[in-house]
Amino acid sequence: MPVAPTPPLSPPAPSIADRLLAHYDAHARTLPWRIRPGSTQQPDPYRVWLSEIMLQQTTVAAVIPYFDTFTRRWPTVDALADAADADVMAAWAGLGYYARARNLLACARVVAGEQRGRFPDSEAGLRALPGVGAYTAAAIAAIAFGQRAVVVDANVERVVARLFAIGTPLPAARPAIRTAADSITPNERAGDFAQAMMDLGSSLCTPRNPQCLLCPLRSDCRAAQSGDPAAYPVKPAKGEKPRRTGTVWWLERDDGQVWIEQRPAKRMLGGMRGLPGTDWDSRTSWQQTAPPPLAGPWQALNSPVEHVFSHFALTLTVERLRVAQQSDCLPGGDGEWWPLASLADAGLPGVFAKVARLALRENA
DNA sequence: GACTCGTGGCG
DNA sequence: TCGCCAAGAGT
Repeated sequence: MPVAPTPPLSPPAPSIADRLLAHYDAHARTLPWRIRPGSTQQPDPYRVWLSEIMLQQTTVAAVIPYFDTFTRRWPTVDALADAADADVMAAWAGLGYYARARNLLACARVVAGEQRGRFPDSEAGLRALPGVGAYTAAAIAAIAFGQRAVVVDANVERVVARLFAIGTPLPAARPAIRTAADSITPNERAGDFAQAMMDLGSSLCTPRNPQCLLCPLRSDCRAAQSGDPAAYPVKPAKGEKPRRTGTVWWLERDDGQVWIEQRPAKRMLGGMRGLPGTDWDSRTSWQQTAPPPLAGPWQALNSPVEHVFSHFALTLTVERLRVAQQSDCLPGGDGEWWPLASLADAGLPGVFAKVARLALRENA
């Protein structure tokens, strides 16, 4: 029986991952925590972990100086585990979402203690650490340990929703998005693939005005073909931000020190230093909730402080009182006198730093 | 699932 | 100017 000549095999068409990785090899950003794509060098799990925690809901530009400071001051997870809580919290000040800093320390101490300084190399092991959720566990497993993991953050969510034109509104679309992301995740170079997806989402496949003409996945993208890629993913309508009000007490001593309080460990700005004040609420006034730390002729500053948090807007009235160093009265509460000259070292969260700037400006 | 939890940049 | 948004996790 004559055998028909085998037709020459055409090479398989490049997959989505192939095209994306080729684009990444040519265009990857240089970042302090990133190993050059294709390098034989192994990433340091400590630096990958630290960067991923800092990058949660936080832009690359905001993270870079903090990452540099942390890694210079605490080069290893053991060094970080040995640090004093107050030092780490103060170093985190300004970066926001302070529960991350508390969990960062708790995680470092688990790894340094129970794991002898080694991070778990499995997604499940990582997921059990404080502050490490589904996204971060997958990202570390892929980037630091080269394991195949389905890494889905807001960038990937957007890219995948567009590639597959998933029209279900978030968050109901998440299972379908995850399945679709799984279907295009390669077995090799999973870490580079994850970072390539996130780079694509932050540079070309942006929430508004995506640059489809420059996108390596344009020919695969059903949203681009639909003509309105920015319509994906479909987001739920947002409610209005409530407004809250409160009072802050700027208690200044005539030798140039201000009364700073230590906030309780949980809840908003927990574990950070702050200025004394009332609760922030729309219903109550400070007369009912909390007295000032000292009785005296408190005087309101001319302008209030406005600050917008993730889930409410705040208007703070700043009341000022100057007392003599020798004053018999001591403020109540868990706090300390802090020199105005080195107030920047106190590590105040943004809202209190704003109050301090106003109080010092109106001092002049 | 729905809330809570910061901050800075950008269109 | 101002709402939207960012490499989410914990409760």
